[in-house]
Amino acid sequence: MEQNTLSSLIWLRMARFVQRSNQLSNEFLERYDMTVAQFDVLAQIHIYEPITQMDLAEKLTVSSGGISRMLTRLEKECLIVRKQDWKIKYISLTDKGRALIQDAMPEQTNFQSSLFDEVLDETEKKQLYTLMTKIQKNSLQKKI
Amino acid sequence: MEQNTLSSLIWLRMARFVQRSNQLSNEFLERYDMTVAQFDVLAQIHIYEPITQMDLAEKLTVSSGGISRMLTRLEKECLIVRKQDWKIKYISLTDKGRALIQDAMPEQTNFQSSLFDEVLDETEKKQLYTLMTKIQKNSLQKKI
DNA sequence: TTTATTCAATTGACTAGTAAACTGATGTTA
DNA sequence: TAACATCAGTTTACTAGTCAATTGAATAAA
Repeated sequence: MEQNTLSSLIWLRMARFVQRSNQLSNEFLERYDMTVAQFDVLAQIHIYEPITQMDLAEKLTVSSGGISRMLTRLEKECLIVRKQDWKIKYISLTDKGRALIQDAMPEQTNFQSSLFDEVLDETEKKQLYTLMTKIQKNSLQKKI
Repeated sequence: MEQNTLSSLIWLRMARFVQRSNQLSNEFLERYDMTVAQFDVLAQIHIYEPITQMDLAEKLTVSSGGISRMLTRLEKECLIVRKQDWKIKYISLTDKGRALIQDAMPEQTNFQSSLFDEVLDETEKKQLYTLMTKIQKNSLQKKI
């Protein structure tokens, strides 16, 4: 018992950090009347629009059911539109959605960055980015 | 726009990695008829029992409402007990809960570790642990 | 031309979290 | 002793995700 390998300690710290940073982001984004999940979706659409629901789900590491629900919410608030072409729906931002994300993006990016900038120097951040790239890529191709 | 600072790229990779690793853990833990959230709670109780709900919530970075629900579920499945003393409830594992977590722990820890062990060497893991410790500590004391 | 197949998207039933309002024992004060 | 304050825990109403079953448009086959 007490299998406190270095790896499992890293896992725990990372899981708690992400959870905590999502709580903080949600609190921060209240001023834009948005959650961090909604911000994340709008930001991806902003980069890749027009994009299919399937592709969006994959970029967000979310199921097709999950993306469907989320887009229904965002559509109801007139932040995005779904245009059906053949049997695929293409997602784009509305003017309102584009204005919102362009407004929120710099501040939210700043906030996210502060979580790292406050405690890491430039070299450490490069190190961390390299390490994260390796483990994230590995996790995407891993199967049970 | 396109504020792709190094820090915000790290944030994105970390968020996606944690999400993906939770999906994989849930799939893995199906064999024990458990979710990764339940595993996490049982593992913390195993280390700290007897522990109050408040303390448990803090260790798991979860709200008091969240821990209340989760413990109700685990109690219904006879994995934990709550003993009221004064106005505080102390949580402990039942024999069934202890058996389950002791059974699942080595395999789950192994699985978690493989996410890092497969792509990082010992030095890189030490680096990553040091960096994660810094940023997690910072996130816990950060306020909006 | 009708039937079957495919596959993106949706829906139903679930877990897991949040904030905010409420409950209920235990102390404190008038 | 009766009213009030405190504070852990619970509950309500919500967001956000999962899997599995279903829907529906387009294409292929009989």
